[in-house]
Amino acid sequence: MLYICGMEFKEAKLKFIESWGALGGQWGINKTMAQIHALLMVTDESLSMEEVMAELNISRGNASMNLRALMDWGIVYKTYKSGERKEYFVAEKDLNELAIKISQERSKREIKPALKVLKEVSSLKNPKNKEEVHFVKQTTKLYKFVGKADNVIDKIIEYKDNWLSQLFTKLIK
Amino acid sequence: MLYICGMEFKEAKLKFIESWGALGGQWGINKTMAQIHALLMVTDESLSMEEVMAELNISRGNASMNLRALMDWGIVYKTYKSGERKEYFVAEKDLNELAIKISQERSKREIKPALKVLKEVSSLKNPKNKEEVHFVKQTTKLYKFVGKADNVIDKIIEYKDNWLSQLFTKLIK
DNA sequence: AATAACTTTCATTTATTATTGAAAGTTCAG
DNA sequence: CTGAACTTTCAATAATAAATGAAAGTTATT
Repeated sequence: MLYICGMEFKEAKLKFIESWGALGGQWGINKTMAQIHALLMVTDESLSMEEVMAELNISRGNASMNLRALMDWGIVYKTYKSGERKEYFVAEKDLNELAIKISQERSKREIKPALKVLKEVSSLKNPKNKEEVHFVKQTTKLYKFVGKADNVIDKIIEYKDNWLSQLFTKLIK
Repeated sequence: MLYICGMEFKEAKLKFIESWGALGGQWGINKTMAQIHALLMVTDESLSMEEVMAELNISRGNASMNLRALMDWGIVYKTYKSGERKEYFVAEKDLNELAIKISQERSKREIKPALKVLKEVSSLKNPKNKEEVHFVKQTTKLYKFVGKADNVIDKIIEYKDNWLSQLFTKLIK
């Protein structure tokens, strides 16, 4: 009985990690990175690199690089245990915070550069025929649309970063 | 002078197509698919497969498969010119419509299956220690969070699909 | 029913991206 | 300063995903 329960938990955990990894792949996030994140999300304790390697059957280099990437994204943190040299890792577990961090990073890395290009190409001067007029019109629309969407992200971040509203957020929780 | 202007347009168009393609890659959409879409977005006329192949320097098979994929996503349509056998393609150019279609497809293909997994794994019965309790707690939170986000998409679609609100949308435009 | 004008399929090839692991780098205790 | 404990880097390799193109499939016309 106990044995069966144990298996069920391990199965569930594995299933979650694998699905989350697959989902990551479909969203342009490296599979291992998503899996490490998934593992840390459902693990109460912080994990060492060794433990991550063992749980996911990955190499030291892979673990190191993807943990670094997750920290660059600001969704995984290092912790230390007193008297130990080893580094331990924990995931951001607040989902609102997680969503904001991810949006923020994607905005910075992908949307902002795309906006720059859209601005550039849409500012083509003196369109000289129907084809060029349509190009300018369409890229301008796109620039405005993407800009508006991105602005929403900025506004949310701004709101969150404001101490007063943070207090407010805490109060209404 | 005219020559230089022409170059500038071609450059801008190429730049747009390449950037859009790169962006697609980062969001888990095949580069060519994003490029074809970009090309059709900024082209006023509908294009034949031959024309798409020539503009993007891609093979017939590649063009065929990605045009099909874009049609499956509902963001590119076939049109016919009278007296011609050939198929021509146009992109959905309304950006609200485009955003909705993309959200809808991603929800159907990725979020809904992820929800199914989350529901399954979070329903682990009789968690027997701190570790298992945390797993259930965390996956349940995730299930609710993702579910809520997905629901927003559904609501928007529902709203759009309603003929009355469509009329309303048109009236306020 | 034969042909011409197209489009789709899919086994093979090519390009891209992720992973490994051993060597180099870092940090700290003694 | 040295060495042990640990992490990072990166050239080589493996795994995955995308692209090709020729053959098969489809459809309209005569």
